[in-house]
Amino acid sequence: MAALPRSHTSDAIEHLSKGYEHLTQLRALLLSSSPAKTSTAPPAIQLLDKALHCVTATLSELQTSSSSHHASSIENNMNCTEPCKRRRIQRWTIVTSVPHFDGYEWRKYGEKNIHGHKFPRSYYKCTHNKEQGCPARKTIQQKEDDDCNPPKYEVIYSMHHICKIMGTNTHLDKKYSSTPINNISSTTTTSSSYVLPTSNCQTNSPQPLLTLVTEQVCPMESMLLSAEPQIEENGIENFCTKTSPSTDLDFDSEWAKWLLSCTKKF
DNA sequence: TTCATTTGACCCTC
DNA sequence: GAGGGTCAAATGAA
Repeated sequence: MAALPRSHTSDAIEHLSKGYEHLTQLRALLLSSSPAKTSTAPPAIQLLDKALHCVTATLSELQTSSSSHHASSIENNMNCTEPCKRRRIQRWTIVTSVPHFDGYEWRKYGEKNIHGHKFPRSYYKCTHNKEQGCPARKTIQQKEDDDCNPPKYEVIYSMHHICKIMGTNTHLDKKYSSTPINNISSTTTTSSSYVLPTSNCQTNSPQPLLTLVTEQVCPMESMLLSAEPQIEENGIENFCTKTSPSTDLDFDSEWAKWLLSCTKKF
């Protein structure tokens, strides 16, 4: 990847990270909304997974390159974190107020107090780690500069999911269905507590189903936002089958253009 | 009884 | 040697 000026790179990382956060939240919403009990993931989820893969690959690349050039200079909330130096595996970091709402199943396997941090760091691995050998992991660290509510969490993801959605949304039903879409609860560091996506540091006013706060409009997001009335009328499954891009090539091409425009802008 | 979480010990990297 | 990451037995909840 061509080198960008440092400040531009950090801006690009920050915007990509926001995009990643919105995509994961959209994925969770789609999963919890989909009534399908099929053996394969809905087309929209498959496309979102591809989009997430593109974004995380870019994020990882940008964070790695920026840290290698100026390891200690980038003090924004997307800098390459300590584990990145320890092991040369693909990692990317986002900061979010909803660290658990990313559409995947996680099992907590550890918690540690980290030197110099007020809050403990929690360690999670994919629930399908054993049966499907999925290597995906993440750590969640509550940030200390909490001058707003809800609190912010730094989430470090490592390795991509290779687990397959087995056509049941049981876990999401259990976890999210008990919480009304507009009911924003307090956030804790345990995986048993979830909050739904909302804009940062804003009031707890009701949010529409597909309200995703963003400054940079991506292809999939604009498509879904414009189609929200259709989704509510016809159901998410009909929307997915009717509006998915016709080919993988089309979708990858759109995402490549979007990512490129993000990078060029900075 | 099963499964997820907690927690302390151990291992690995720097 | 210090500190972060992982393992696995103990514990608790459903």
